[in-house]
Amino acid sequence: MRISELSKSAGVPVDTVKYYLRMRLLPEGRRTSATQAQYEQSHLDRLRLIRALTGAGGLSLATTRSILEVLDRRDRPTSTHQLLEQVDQLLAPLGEEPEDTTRAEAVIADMGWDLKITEPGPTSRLAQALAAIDAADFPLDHQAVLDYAHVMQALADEEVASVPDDADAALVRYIVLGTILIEPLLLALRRLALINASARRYSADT
Amino acid sequence: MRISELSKSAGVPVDTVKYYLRMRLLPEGRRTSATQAQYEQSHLDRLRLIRALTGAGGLSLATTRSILEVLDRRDRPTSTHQLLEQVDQLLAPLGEEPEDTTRAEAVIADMGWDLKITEPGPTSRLAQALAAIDAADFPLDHQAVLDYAHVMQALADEEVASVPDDADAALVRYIVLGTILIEPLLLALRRLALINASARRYSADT
DNA sequence: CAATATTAGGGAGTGGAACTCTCTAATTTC
DNA sequence: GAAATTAGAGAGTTCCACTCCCTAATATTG
Repeated sequence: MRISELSKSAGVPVDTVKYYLRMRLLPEGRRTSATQAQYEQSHLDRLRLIRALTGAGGLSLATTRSILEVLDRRDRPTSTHQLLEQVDQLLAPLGEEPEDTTRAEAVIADMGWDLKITEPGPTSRLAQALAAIDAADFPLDHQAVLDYAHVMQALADEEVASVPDDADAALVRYIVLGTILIEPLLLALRRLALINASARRYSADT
Repeated sequence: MRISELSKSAGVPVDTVKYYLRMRLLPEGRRTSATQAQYEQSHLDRLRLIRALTGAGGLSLATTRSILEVLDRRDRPTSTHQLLEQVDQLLAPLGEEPEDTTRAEAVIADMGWDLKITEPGPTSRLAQALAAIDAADFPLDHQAVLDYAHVMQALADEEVASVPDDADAALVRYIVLGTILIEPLLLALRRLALINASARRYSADT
């Protein structure tokens, strides 16, 4: 297909598509002449993926490109675990000051998590979340954090268990996108569940 | 305290504090002369809260201001439920096109959620998350979404149950901040839990 | 009291992100 | 043969969150 069709199918302006091409988010089309190129279904899929990651996923174009590169890599990572850590590092918001991670580490220790981690990203994200809760003077004790952690652990266990066994490109895709795109889903569901729960309590009150 | 102390205590540049004052995110200090004002502990608390919401919370300054206004309102909302919906609306990413919400509504119906909702925000957020998963061609069937929803429901039930009963300003604060600041915590924990779960599976594999 | 530092207030400038516009030369399509 | 489309690339735009800079007034320090 030509660029205008690609644009129309994905609902993305032609200029934006060209911009993505320039930014190397989209691979070039197959040139048919000096001013013409052909785009395939794969381009459309990629374009939709870019919009999903930058839209609901909330990623920047730069981060999106890194993620796409991971998806495109021909050499498979040695383990799911390694891949996850890598993705997490890419998604880490390159923190300013190396904040205090003692509380985050305490949570990890109390959960008995053996992360075999080399990168600071995941732990520092937790530290930042805890620091924000603290700075806002929101009352949340250690036990409450552990309660949340247990819920997430149960969820993660199921998610990892549900990952298919055949370690091919589809697996990498599954893990990377599952990490990123499930997040907005979880948050949206939590918001609705909160509203529902409070509606019930409200009705009970009246 | 003077502005420089406020700035130092919160770790925020003086110019930024002034900017927040101009943007009406921070209330003015008590003027002592034409070029001097006194700031209280309440200003420091507010400043820390702003940084928590814009930092880990990921809110824009505009959204942050709206949230602060909700916290400052003197008239209490008639219900927790109403407050949550209001907050959710503020946090909604003013969607472009009114996307297809049939799937989102199906999820809500299957969960038996009776939301008594007037604003589209919460539902449309879910619709967007589902649309992104779809656009990325990520395999996630209806049942899987419901599984996630059940987990979030259990979580939300506990959260709502843990909300103190006395409906005063502290309650509003608790609910609003709990909605926003727990989100990054949950995501951070999920990432760690995923890494841990996959590390265990990896060890088991080898 | 004199020198130095700080501040309120506000205009203007900055830097990054993600486009969006415009132009040219070369095709395609009608 | 006229009108439309395109690749490629520079430049301009919009928004955001600061950051810089300036003045006149005040506070602090030696």
